[in-house]
Amino acid sequence: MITLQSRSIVLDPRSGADPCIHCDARPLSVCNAISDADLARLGATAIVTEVAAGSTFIEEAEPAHSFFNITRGTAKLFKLLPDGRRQITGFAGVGHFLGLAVSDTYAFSAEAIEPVRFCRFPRARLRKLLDDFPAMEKRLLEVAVNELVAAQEQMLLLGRKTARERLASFLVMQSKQGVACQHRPRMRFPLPMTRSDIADYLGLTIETVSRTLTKFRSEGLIEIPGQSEVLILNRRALESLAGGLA
Amino acid sequence: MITLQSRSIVLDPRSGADPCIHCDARPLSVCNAISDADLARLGATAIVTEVAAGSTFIEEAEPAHSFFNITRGTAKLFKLLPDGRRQITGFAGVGHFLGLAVSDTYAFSAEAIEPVRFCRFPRARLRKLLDDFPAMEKRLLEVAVNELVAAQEQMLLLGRKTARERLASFLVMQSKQGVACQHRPRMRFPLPMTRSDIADYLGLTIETVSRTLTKFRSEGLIEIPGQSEVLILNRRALESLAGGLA
DNA sequence: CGGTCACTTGATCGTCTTCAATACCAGTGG
DNA sequence: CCACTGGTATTGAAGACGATCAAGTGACCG
Repeated sequence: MITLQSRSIVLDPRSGADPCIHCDARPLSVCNAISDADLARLGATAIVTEVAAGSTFIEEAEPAHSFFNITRGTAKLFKLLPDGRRQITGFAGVGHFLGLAVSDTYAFSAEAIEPVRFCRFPRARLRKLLDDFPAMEKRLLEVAVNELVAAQEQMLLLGRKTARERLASFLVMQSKQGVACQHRPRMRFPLPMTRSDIADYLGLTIETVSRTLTKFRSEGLIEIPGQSEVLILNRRALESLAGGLA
Repeated sequence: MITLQSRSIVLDPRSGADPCIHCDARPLSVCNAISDADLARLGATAIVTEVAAGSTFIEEAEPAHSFFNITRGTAKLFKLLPDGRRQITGFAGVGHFLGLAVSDTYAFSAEAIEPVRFCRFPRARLRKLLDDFPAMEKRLLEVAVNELVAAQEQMLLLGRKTARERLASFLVMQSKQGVACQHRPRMRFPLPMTRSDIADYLGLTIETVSRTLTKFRSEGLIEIPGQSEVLILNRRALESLAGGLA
């Protein structure tokens, strides 16, 4: 059974058995803090939903009724100024947990950049779930701290790095995206976001992003087979640029 | 008894009764998650230390052996690039909890900008303490989420706001510093940090900070009685500037 | 006093932005 | 098959904001 709800599709969990036990995202997400035995309860709390690319499923300043756990696709998280200036604070991929809010409103908006599927947890019910599974709360703290560290790194980038350094940092970061720790970073990888998204993430303009990438190509640092794909040719150079050397 | 240890002074808890029960910082910190009865154990875990202004008591990339809870003074938290460029990621005042780290090393450095007193908790012992007091862990998650929200706001500032907007945001923020929620923000308040610190916090240079403050003064938005004191004359104008309007 | 340090102010410079034109690419329908 | 369209990316020229370089002021302190 499939239900249409505004522009999003809610997938009925009854269509399968416990939806969590075979979830692709579990090993990457907070849900792996819960044992197989207890997983059914988690599954009962989750509302699995799928939204199209371009759909905004979290709106800044709206009441924060739910938490989200992304199980497929990528979303961009951003804040806006009244005149439309936008800062993308991060990209949320598979396993990413969204919606941690202090006050009762979301601190940012989230928009799918590809088709996105997520588990939605009503706030109150997750609250109760966390009380019963302290391991999950511990995991959540870990996640929050991780994000905090990433945010500080991004502040360094936005406040003190040059355009070249920002792009280099971004490429190095993307090459490691979704790659398990022990694996080597990929040399060839997709960029699911547009130039405009990259610009708003790095605090630059589309033109500067485009020019800088072109420059990297002409310097033999990267290759750009398709507009949303990158091949790194000289990783060492990119990494030292990203780190602020030269 | 007072012990000298490198450039820091360790205050012996035995000098008083339980040091936590009368701690000025408690109502502002994570420690208020613990009941009076259990407070003694917290006190036994804490090592109260005092450091002078200018002393760096957390060094980025060093092994993260301890957590810190500031009970007096203010510290700046920052990251450096190899060539010395610096980004201050925040100022930590009374009640602020420091040292949450994912990996086993600190993600930033911390330097006292005034004499600072803090409680230091050895990592392993706090770990155990948290297992026994889940309320404190919950509180820690809250704190982390709060910081995350602040960090995202700062990314917006660093990535998309003009120098004027950054300074206005900074002044508005400082006017609310350490003021309880229901109280009105102060119109007159101190700036414990130097222009250089402000610059490194806002991603600007000292000169731009100085010029912009002078401009605000000439526009009748603020007054600067002493170099580390500010008086807000036109809060509305500052706030709308901070929000990106005009 | 001379010295240091933090801040202010002025003049010039450069990086990135802005404005504008062009190229590219996928999808659609004649 | 090809022209048309809308969105996205690239490239060029001019401009602005903030950085850099440099000099001057004021406070504090030995």
